[in-house]
Amino acid sequence: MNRCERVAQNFSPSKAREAQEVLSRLVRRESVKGEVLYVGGIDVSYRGKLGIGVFVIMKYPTAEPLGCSYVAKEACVPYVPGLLAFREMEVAAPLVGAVLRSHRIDLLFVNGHGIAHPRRFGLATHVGLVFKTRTIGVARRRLVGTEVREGNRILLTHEGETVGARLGSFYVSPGWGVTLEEALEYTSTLTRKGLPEPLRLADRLGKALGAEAGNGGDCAWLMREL
DNA sequence: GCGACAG
DNA sequence: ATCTTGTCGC
Repeated sequence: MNRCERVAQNFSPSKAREAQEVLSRLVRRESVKGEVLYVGGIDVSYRGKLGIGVFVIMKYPTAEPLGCSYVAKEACVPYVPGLLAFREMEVAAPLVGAVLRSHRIDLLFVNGHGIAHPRRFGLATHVGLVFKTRTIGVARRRLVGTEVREGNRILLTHEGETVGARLGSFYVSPGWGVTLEEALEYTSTLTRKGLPEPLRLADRLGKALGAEAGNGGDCAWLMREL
């Protein structure tokens, strides 16, 4: 049995859920103040067992692309609904940590739910708490909750709590340090077509990089071609 | 037991 | 998410 198989064997969904319940009490729901000039977008795509994490940096609110870096490594933790963060963090955490240490990022868009999660601790919230950075969760599909129309918007309600909202073809939920209102404002401002720009670009770059098979590094060169 | 189920 | 051929529609 190789290292990756051992990691998979060791992964305990029940313990991971317990961890989420403990950590979710530490999440900052109130808004963190501070001007937003630089935003990031993080996305992980897969090619077989290889996970490709991409981090893009953009100017806010123009969505001008400023930088890109990526990592590629075997994804060992299996995907379990509600535990996506444990799978993606294995690939993306080192990348996010490295970029946040060397660049100013005021707000980070994450491909996955924030508090719109069974234990209010989706991927975006997990990333925000670990790195103490404002995050917004954006997901194409719903994990929990029911849609409730309220005026001109569609809210996502779960167990009596408003945990997010639908914006066009995707769902938005607060990750860490932002309110739902702020999340919707920042997200709609950066949305041109489909997903918000930081995630749309990270998504396309990940797929393009998948055909390259590099180990990681700077991808600004490729970014300039898309 | 059955259906739902981010990426 | 990814695998994966042909096929339906604008």
